Amino acid sequence: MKNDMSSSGSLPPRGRPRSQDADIRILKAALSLVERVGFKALAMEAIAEQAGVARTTVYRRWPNKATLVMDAFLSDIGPEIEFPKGSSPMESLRSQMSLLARAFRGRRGVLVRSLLAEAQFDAELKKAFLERWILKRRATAKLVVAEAIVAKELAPDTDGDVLLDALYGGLYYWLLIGTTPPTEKHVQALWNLVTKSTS
Amino acid sequence: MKNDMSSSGSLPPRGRPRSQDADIRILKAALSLVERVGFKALAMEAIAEQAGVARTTVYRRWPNKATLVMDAFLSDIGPEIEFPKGSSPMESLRSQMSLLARAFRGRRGVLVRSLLAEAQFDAELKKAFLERWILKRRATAKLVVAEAIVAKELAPDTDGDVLLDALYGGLYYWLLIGTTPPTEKHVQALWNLVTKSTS
Amino acid sequence: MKNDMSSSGSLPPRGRPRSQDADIRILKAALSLVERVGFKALAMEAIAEQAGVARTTVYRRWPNKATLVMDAFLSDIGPEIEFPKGSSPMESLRSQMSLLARAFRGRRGVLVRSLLAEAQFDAELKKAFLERWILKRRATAKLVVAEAIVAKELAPDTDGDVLLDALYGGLYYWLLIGTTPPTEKHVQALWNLVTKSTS
Amino acid sequence: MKNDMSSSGSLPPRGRPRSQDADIRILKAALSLVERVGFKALAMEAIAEQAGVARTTVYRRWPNKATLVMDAFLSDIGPEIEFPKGSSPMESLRSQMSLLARAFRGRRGVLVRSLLAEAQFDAELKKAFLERWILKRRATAKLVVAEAIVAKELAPDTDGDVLLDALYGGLYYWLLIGTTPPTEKHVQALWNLVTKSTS
DNA sequence: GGCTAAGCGAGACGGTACGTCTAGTCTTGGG
DNA sequence: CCCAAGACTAGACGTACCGTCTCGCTTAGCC
Repeated sequence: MKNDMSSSGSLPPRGRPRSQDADIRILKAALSLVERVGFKALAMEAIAEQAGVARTTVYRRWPNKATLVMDAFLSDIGPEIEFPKGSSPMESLRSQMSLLARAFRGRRGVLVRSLLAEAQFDAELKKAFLERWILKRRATAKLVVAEAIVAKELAPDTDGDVLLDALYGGLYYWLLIGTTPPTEKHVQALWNLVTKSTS
Repeated sequence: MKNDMSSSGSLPPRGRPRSQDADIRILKAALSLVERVGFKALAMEAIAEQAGVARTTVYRRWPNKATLVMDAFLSDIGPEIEFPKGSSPMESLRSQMSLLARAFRGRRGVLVRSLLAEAQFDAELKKAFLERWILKRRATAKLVVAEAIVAKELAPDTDGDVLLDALYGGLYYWLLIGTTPPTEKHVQALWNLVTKSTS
Repeated sequence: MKNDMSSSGSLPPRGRPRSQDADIRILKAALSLVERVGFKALAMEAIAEQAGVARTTVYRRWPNKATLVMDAFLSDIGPEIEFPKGSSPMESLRSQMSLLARAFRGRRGVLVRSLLAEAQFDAELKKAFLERWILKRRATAKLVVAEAIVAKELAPDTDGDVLLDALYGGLYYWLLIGTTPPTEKHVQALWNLVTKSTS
Repeated sequence: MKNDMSSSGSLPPRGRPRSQDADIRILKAALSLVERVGFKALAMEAIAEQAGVARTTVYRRWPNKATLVMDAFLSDIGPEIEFPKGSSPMESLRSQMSLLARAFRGRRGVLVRSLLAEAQFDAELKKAFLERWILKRRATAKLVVAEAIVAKELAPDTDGDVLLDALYGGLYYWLLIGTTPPTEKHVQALWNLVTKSTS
């Protein structure tokens, strides 16, 4: 998460305002570089240079590489992984998983893997990753599960969290450990196995 | 995997033999340090020093930090996560998951997380992690699943890989993302959900 | 020398006038800081802060650290090093050297040393130091020397510049190189040696 | 003064020995750069680059810019400022002053000025400058003065230190403050003035 | 009272050098 | 051929100042 010195909701901004343009250019540079050279080889220097910005400007806004890439990732990934308004709750859930898997297959896969990996070494980043990425989606997912129960698509005693752990856990497991990205077929098989019982 | 320059099984060793003691001391040092300061802050220099060994001696045996820690990890984790000869195949599977979760709760959790994380940035390590850790266990697990099918504990069309992805995927997911290590209760809930259908 | 944008003596001042108070506060801050931390570690930022003034306000008035400290020094050192109206020209000269040495022993020593040192790296400062400090005093000194010649205290062919170089050169030499500040005794010995011949 | 870890006079050297060649290349680079760009603009980075050496190698041997340049200076200045075996002690002294003035007129002038200036901000450098440059020469100079007294060229009560302060002080004064380097004529005049009396 | 101009506090900005750190390699002497 | 020691190249790191700039606001003289 970006440095944001503004003490909540009050006093007018003082001093020269930060260039919004720089923000965008830095995020773009970070994104393109992390995709090209990977997270490890990504140097702050290189980001600054590509963004046409002084190194200090980057450090003024983000305390480290990880949070910068995190922001870049979130600013990049858009509504393509939203829960589609499907015919039924379960259908919506299933197709969101497919969308996520598709995103993982693309350049976003590298980003998620990098961030999740880096988060293992950085408590703050882990928190950010959890709250800003995982939990945000899970909140919606649990609503969908609740709807599914109401619609009798799921057994009334279904534990949403556990169900989602099995489904998404399997997906992330593949992302991190598999030799190939998760295909649509994988998602299908996983979905079938896990939901067979709960219907 | 350790460097082993000896061309397979032929000519007798020349020159001074490598100190076996050094190996042990290096692995121990690596282990204790990675637990103390974490993988990122772990410096080869520090390992060598704590092992009372020159840096070159470490590099002569392991090409880099990751494979060294990998070896240290594997040398440390013993039969405590073997599949127990239980009353039934499914029972054996279930209790192995519990053992694994327990290991994750201890200091081994940090190691697995570190290695899996680092593997995202290092193709060779990823391969090593997959082959020497994940697949080794999965091979056995799939045999157990096959036995379970024979014993009619599982439906005959059960796909072992998918089943194990759901089970272990859920577990690793928790390890990496959860704010607390996976408890026995989690394992139970996950097991129940996933196996309810397949019986 | 301070920035003074006002084109000589004409058009009335426009806009908000500069705070005179700020000037004083800045000079004071510079003085106290340079004595505390030395010239090298003296940051414009710190001066501004201690003066309770924005950094731009400092830069609006002085182009750089050196000239600011130069002004601070000159504003600080007062009539205590003026040529005393003594009983005779030579006596006046001698006692002024003593006064200067005494000033060098105090906090002014650090300032002169810093400025003279910095001047070696900065042509403009060197010029300023020469004109505003050295030559100002030397002009008077040469008049005194002339009087001394008239009074037959000095040989008629005495070269004032060379005489003063020997006297003040010896003093500055001590200031810069000596391990202790120049004592009254030093000044005496130097004076005696140099003037013995010229009488 | 260079870093020299060797504990006095014992144990054989361990580890890879430092490249003597690097020493030479670094000193040469420092010298040529300081003459080209001046002390202030002289960057360690640039020295390392020009010497074809890693930056760490420079820092391993010299703790900072000043001591490095000090060593470069001393390694550069050779016997050209030795006291010449002249016809008489006073003659020897006089001509050494001329030699020194000549050196000051050349590229060495910049170096001495830079070092003496920097020494005002750095106690260690000041000590080094004093001991390794000033005092070394003064020791010899005082011997010469003593000889001169024996030879009745100087009054028997002459204080060598004060005499040398007046002579060399005047010279350094010119070097630091003058707008032109000290000419032979200056040296002559100074010499005549100071020594007229003491004969 | 509104207009113009400059001062002012605050802080962003481009830039540059710093000195440190770690990785992984190389070069000694000695076993 | 191993080992300890430590020099070496390479390169990123995060920090510290510098001197400039860009805001919104204030303080003056002038029409």
